[in-house]
Order: sequence, then structure tokens, then C-alpha cells
Amino acid sequence: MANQNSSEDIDYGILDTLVGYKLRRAQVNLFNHFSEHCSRFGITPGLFGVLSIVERNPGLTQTAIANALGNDRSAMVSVVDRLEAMNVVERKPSTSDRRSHALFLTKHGEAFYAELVEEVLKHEANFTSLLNEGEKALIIDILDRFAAHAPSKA
Amino acid sequence: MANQNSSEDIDYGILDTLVGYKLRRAQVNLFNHFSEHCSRFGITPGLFGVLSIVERNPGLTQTAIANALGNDRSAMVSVVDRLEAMNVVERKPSTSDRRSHALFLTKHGEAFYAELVEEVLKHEANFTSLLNEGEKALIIDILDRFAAHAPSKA
DNA sequence: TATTGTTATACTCTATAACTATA
DNA sequence: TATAGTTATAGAGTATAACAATA
Repeated sequence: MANQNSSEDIDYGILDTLVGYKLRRAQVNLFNHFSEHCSRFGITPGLFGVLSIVERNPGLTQTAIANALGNDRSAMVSVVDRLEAMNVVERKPSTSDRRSHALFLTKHGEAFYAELVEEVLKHEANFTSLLNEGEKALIIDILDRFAAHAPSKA
Repeated sequence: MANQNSSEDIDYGILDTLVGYKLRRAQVNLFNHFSEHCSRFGITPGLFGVLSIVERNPGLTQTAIANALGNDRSAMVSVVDRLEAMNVVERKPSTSDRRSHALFLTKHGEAFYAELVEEVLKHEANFTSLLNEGEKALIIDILDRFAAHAPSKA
């Protein structure tokens, strides 16, 4: 057992300089911690995103929410099904367009979401405690640039 | 059509302040661009990670590589199968342990990887051009902190 | 003609458990 | 007993295509 090639021995080469690789490693860790932290709510980061949009924008259609989050509307069906089964969100028939459903938090959903947000903020604080003054605003600004960038093909 | 609820009308609420949400949106965009950019190589970010480790650490076992990348060893099987089918990586029997395979780039794999790295660096430059002086080093440092953080349960 | 929610489908990624051959 | 590679499997996430109802 002279050499078990533990992680410390590894040369990561170019990976150590690539923002994409570092982003992925960081995101996986945050995602896992979020899920552990919010497991008692049965809420994943994806579900939390939908809840947050619904809470601040009551009455939006499923398609509008999918667009806001950068997802396909087909993926919204099972998500909203799950949130309805948890009695936190409800579909109401749109008054203006009978094709679409307007989404709202239920009464229970509002209390549920308020409690959930507290937990999410604890999770967030757990990671932002790693940041020095000004670094949180800066990294969010940088990540916004990365998310909005429509790169040239060249 | 007075209000189609286009993305500009959306109130993202707490999502706009959460590092986890911003990380995800940024990473999805980088991932998509990487895949488009490297599609002619048939290489995904995950495959590129394995190739990079093999290139810099020839002779490692599959399990050692999986650990280095934070993946499960069972996921390595199809990855290495694919890279072998592309004739860029080869499994060689380990001289010291007949249970394990040592991984190496093939001759073709070395040229392939060199060309691939050029493309990846173009992709990287496309995004890091959004950064000001010093921001790249800072964001990589911050992402390293996020990836290494083992949060308390409390 | 176009759009909404939906279904069916498929593909990737990821993880777990169990098997075999070795150690 | 423990570990390496493997297989089978299952879950989540994501995307496309097509359909019925409606616009």
C-alpha cells in the first residue's frame, strides 16, 4: 500500500484553471447541502425555485414560470403535480385564457414557504460565511454575467 | 395580449440573492456552451475531466480517478468504455494489482487531447472575457472554498 | 396558425446494491 | 475481511415531439 493515489496526489492540470469545472464542483456541494438541509420539507432546489416565483408572482402560468427559470414547460407538469400533492400550490383556471392555469400558494403553502425560507437562509449563510466583505455581491454579479452571456460560436 | 409575463416582469425575490441559484444558472449556461463548442469532438465536460486527469496522471486506476473527480466508481465504467471506443484511452492491466486497470491516453488520444484543450481554452476565454482584472483568480478561489466546505448540520 | 398543458418518450447523470475476482 | 471493476437498476433532471383544447 505504498501509494493508494489519494486525492492529494492528483495533478488536476488544466481543470484547476477552468471556471466551468470549478463551478460544477461548487454547485454539486451546495446542491447536496441544500437537499440535506431541506429534506424535512421534501423540497429540492428546483422545487424551491418554482415556489419562490409563485410566491412573488401569484397567478403566473406554468409556461411563464418555466421561462423565468430557464426550463421547459413540459418539466413543469410533474413539479406542479408534486407541489399540489404537498398542498402548497394550487392550479386555478385562468380567467382570461381557458388554456392556461394560474398558480398560487395555498394558505398552508404560505406558512410552509415562510418556514422554508428560514431554512434556506441558514443554508445560504453557512456558505456565505466563507466570503469576505464584498465578495458575495461580487460573485453574484459575476455569476449573473456568466448566466446572461450568449457566447459567439467562434 | 396586454401582459404575456415576459421574463422582465418577473420578481425573482430571494432567488436573486442566493448563491446556489446563481451558481446553477451560470453553470447550465457554461455547460451548454462547452457542449456546443466541443461537439465535434464528441466530448462532454465530464469526459473532459476524466481525460485531463488521465493525461496528467497516467496509470491511475478507475477508482482513483472517480475519487479525484468526486464521482462514484460505477459511473466510470461507461465513461471509460466510451473513451476506449473513441480510441483515446486504454485500459492496461495493473502490474501490481490484478483487480485494477491502469488508464493511459493512447497515441491518438494525446493528439486528440491537445487539440481538444485548444478548443476548451477558447470556450473558457469566451467567458473569462467577461471578467475584469483579478476577478478570475478571485472567483476560482471562492469556488474552491465552496467546493471544499463541509457545512455543519446546524 | 400559434399556444397551453399534457403525455409519452428518451437521454444523461448520479447513486446504490450486489456480484466476481482478486487482495 | 476488504477492495476493483462491473452489472443491474432506479431516480432525478432535462429535452423533444405530438396531441387536444383553446386562442
